[in-house]
Formats: sequence, C-alpha cells, structure tokens
Amino acid sequence: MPTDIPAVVVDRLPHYLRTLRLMLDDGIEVVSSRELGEALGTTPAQIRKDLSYFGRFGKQGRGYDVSALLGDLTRILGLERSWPVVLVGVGRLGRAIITYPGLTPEGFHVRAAFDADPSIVGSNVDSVPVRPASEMERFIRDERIEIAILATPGDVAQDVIDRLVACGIRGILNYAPMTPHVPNGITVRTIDPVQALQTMTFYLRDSEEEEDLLPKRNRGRRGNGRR
Amino acid sequence: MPTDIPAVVVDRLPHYLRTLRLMLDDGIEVVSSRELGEALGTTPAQIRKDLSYFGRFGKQGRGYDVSALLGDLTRILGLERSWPVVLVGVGRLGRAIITYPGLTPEGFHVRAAFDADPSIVGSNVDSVPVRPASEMERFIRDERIEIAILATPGDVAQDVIDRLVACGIRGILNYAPMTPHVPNGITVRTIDPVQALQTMTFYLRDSEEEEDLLPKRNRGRRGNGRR
DNA sequence: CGATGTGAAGCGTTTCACAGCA
DNA sequence: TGCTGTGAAACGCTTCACATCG
Repeated sequence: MPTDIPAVVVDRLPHYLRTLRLMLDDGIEVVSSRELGEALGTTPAQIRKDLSYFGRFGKQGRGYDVSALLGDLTRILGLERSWPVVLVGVGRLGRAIITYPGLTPEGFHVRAAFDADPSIVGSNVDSVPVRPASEMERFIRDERIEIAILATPGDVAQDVIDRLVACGIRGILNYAPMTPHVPNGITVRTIDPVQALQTMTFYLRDSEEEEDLLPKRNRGRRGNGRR
Repeated sequence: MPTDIPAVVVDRLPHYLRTLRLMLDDGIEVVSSRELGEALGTTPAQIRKDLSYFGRFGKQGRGYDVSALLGDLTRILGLERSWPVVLVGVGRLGRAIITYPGLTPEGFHVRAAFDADPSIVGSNVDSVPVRPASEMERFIRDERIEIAILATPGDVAQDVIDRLVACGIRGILNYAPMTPHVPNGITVRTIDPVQALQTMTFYLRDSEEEEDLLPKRNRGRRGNGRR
C-alpha cells in the first residue's frame, strides 16, 4: 500500500463507502466507474484514479464487485474495528453529539465525556458518564484512546487541544468555532455550520437584484459552490 | 470585483473574518499578513493572494487595518444583512440545530421549520413554528427565502432537495448523510461528522503496532491530515 | 525600511486517452 | 467488446520573489 496518498483522495473514500453500501442494499453486485461516478457526482476517471492509489480492485470489461470493494475500502479506512472516543465539553452541543445515534452503528463509541462544571460531573448522558476534566488525561492514556470530539466553547478549545495532544490523542473532531493549532501527525477536522453558511452567502450576495427582473448591466457568470 | 473567484478562496474568508474579530476584540488595530497567517495557520503569501482577488486592502510597509478589513470581508461575503433560512426535518438533529444559539448572532434566522409528521406540526421549537411539509414551497416563495438547512433522514433528502431547488432555494446546508445532486448554480455544503471521523481513522489505522514498540519493517512517513 | 500586491514558477489534483485484459 | 488501470497532459492552487510604495 503506497505510503503517501493525497488527502483529498482519503476524504472521498467515506463517500464511496456510503454509496457502495446503498448499492449493496439494492442488490447491485457489480458497478462500473461510470455508474459509481453518476451516483457520487464525480467522474469515472477520478474514481479509477482514486482507487488505483490502493491497489487494483476492478475486473476489466466488467467493473467492480460491490461487496468486495466495500470490504476493501472498509479495511483501507481502518473501519473493520471499532474506535473508542472521548468527548470534551458537555454543553448543549456536547449532549446532542452524545445523543446522536449515528456514531455507534459506524463503530465510534463515546467511552466518556469530560467537563469542568462540577454540577454535571458524575451524571450520565445517554449512559455515557460525565467525568471531571482533571481526569481526562489519565482516562485517555489508560484506555489508549486516540480520537477526541471537541465541543467546548471556542475560547478554551486550544487549551483542551494542547492537553489532548499531550496525552496521546491523534485525531480531533472539532466543533468549536476556532482555528486549531496542532503539531504534525495530528489530524483535525473542524465542523462549523456558520462557516458553511457564510461561504454560501457569498454566492447569493446580490441575487435579489437579478430577481427583480431589472436587466441591469449584465452580470457575469459567477462560480458556484462545488459538488 | 472579479467574477470568478476560486471556491477554496471563498471557503477561507469566514476563517479570516473570525480571526479578525478576535483581533479587534483584543484591541489590535493593524495586522500584517505574517501575523494573520500565524493566527490562521497559513502562509502570509496565501492571505495576500486571497485578498488580492477582491481588491487592495493593505497599506504597504504597515499591513492591514483590522477594522476596515473586517468590514470589507463582511461586505464581500454578503454578511452586512441578515439571512432568513428554513429548516426541514424536525427530528432530534433538527431540534438541536434550531436550539443552537450560534446562528442568530451571525445573522442567520430560522423563520420556519417543516416536517411531515403531523404529531409535531403546529408546535414550536424554541419559538420557531413547525409547519407541515406541504406548505414548504409556498412559504419559501412568499418569504423569498434562499437558504435551507436540511436535517431529514438520508432516504428522503434528495426528494426534499429537488423540491427546495424547484421553489427557489439557492443554498443548502445539508446534514443528511447522503450525496446531494443539484443543478449548477446551487450551493450545497454537507456536514457529516461520520465522514470526518472515517477519514481520521485512515491515518490512525495501524498505529497500535507502532505503539507496541515492535520495530517491524520500517513504516514510511504517512501523510497527515491537512491544517 | 517593511510589508503589500502580483506575475511567474512550482506543485498537486483532475482529466484525458489509450494499452491491456476479461 | 467493454471497462479497468495508468502514464501524460491539462488545469488550478500555492508559493516564490521582487517591484513598488507609504
């Protein structure tokens, strides 16, 4: 398996996974890169090139065996096993994340949640124990946890990130609206709905003028959001 | 203002905004591209190049006036006004989104929520009225709403997207775990924590072997997640 | 002198086009 | 014949390096 895969390629693999599962559920056994591309909104060439980074999975003249490719991608992404995670910050958002039923079926198990507020420490959220922030490092080290979900306010997020990294966390799913700084080798993904909305408004900016049917100075074609 | 801006550039502007606000709060009046780059985890060159797509905002020998640049970026992104949005799908996730206090201060106002379930139609979530899905199109058209937040189950999401697009929605913030298909000119941003986690596991995949201190065949440097 | 704005170079990703194989 | 896998071309983004100017 090649040692340097473009990050954009890795980012697309979960999409492939999801679509292949749907196809398997529909009883589709073989799929061509053209068909997969249509389902995913990409080009056949991109799918073939992406997969070629990891090996040769197709049968010429036929396409890809859905079930086999599903298995291969699952293994490539490291999803044949389950992953324990911790959550930091048990506010409104943190609770919603713990309660979200989509993580467990994908193999991500929230083992503990941490918060600085003594009034909620000791309680349970959806059977996940809330522990004091001071015990965070020990728990992560003892349980050999590598993934953390961060749902604290933005102003303490960087401190928490530094602590997480120091005790062995290697992947952080960040819900705090801030710019995370981490050393090389640590993967951070930030989920930020406001940021997403703020990029959309750029493209919507002055559309009301167009809607008013006033044929002003001809507005040039503006780039649209990808996908 | 140029008519074709790379999408990656637009995606970064909200980050710039956020950081500039923090700097303004800290009383910083002037910032150089080097300082901004450090705060953002990018290079000075990228910031200068990004900004250059929209005009000339800096003073040579000095840097950028924080407050002025903030205003310019706010205008560029179309954020000097507030944006009405609708939410579709009032399940656990939909409620969490409505309840999330971060949208309103940024100027995004959820005007109505829609759901097919008659048992919740007519209720309010955090003072947002839940209306029947059948009234969705009329409401969007009457109120001239351009942005929708989608929080339905994945299997109905594409149908909803088609309806949204048909009645004038131009930007969709998609929380459904699926691949959205939209015509050109419609902006979709998908928020998918599972996808984010699944890309992280790729980089963590076989780290336990390394941890076990068994000096196996030398493992090459593997690419890490950007940022 | 210090920092911007920007052509041009460098680099990474996507697309093309076709050889090779079932 | 049909579709994969893949070098090579095309494209787009990032980085460089410097002329320019307060």
